[in-house]
Amino acid sequence: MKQDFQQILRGLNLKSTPKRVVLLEVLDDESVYLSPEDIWNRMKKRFRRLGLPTVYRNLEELYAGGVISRVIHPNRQLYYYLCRNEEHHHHFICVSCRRVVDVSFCAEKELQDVVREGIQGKVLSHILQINGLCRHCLQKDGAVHAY
Amino acid sequence: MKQDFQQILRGLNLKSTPKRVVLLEVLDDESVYLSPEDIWNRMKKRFRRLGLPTVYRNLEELYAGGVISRVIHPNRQLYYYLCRNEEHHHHFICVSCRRVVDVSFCAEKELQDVVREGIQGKVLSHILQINGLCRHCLQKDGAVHAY
DNA sequence: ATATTTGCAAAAGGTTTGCAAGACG
DNA sequence: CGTCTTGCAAACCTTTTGCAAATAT
Repeated sequence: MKQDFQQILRGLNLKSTPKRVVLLEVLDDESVYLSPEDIWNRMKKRFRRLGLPTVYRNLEELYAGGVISRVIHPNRQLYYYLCRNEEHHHHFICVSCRRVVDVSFCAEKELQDVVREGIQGKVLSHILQINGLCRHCLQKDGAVHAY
Repeated sequence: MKQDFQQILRGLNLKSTPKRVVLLEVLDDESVYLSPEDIWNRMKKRFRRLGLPTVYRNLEELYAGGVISRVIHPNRQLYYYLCRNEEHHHHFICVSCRRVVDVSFCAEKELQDVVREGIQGKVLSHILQINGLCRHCLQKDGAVHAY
């Protein structure tokens, strides 16, 4: 496992430092999106000195390398998540517990058609995100902050 | 037209001030998403004194009232747009000129199915945004910054 | 040995807040 | 008139940057 992370890092031409490995371990331990500060707090339990900029820099590099994905919350914060799924997919996000579930459904073909025919433009990317309540949070009673 | 805006404002229990009306006029004049600062600059041509916080406060109120929509750009900035379309729809956004085109295609039913059957959760909302190049920008030659 | 990575402090940049003065109904 | 709105200045908060010291290969 730590082995895997080292290989991932080398594959991106990044040196395998303890901080980077632990960052990936922290993300691997969670199935919810984490903010950079969440990640920093979890990592600080394992390092006496750790700067928040280090977390940001590494998140950016891993994101650029396609190892992790991120979403922008309406509150303008970025949240990061470790991709376990190699294929193109989208996300269901529980607005209560922030749990993420990969969704393989994708309307890419239809979108291409709409844009080619109606707009006569070109699709570069698309965002599809489902916000809702997961099974677990549906069972707990109501109080969910508005989204 | 100005009449309309005054009615809209009253409908939201907001007083009809010149600043608010002009804010709506500015949005009505554009078919691209505008940043709060874009809006501020356009509005400043018509008022000697105008604070940026006023623009933010009014955008927030109009957004909360459902009169305008907004998107979060990958650069983390918020952009605002005047909804002319009452029905549920999504957006095609040209990443070069920021032009917005309403897209009526929606995979809502499929998403509901996926979530009900696979995740056993509940859909509260969904985001579908197509990023691409509009016909006009496709014709201009290449230099489009990466998205 | 050398290039990369990190910590720290400070800056940046967009957005929000507090409050007194002003405008709407 | 009382309440809502605005301007200004300052605060906020997340993210970025500069640079010297530390670390990986």
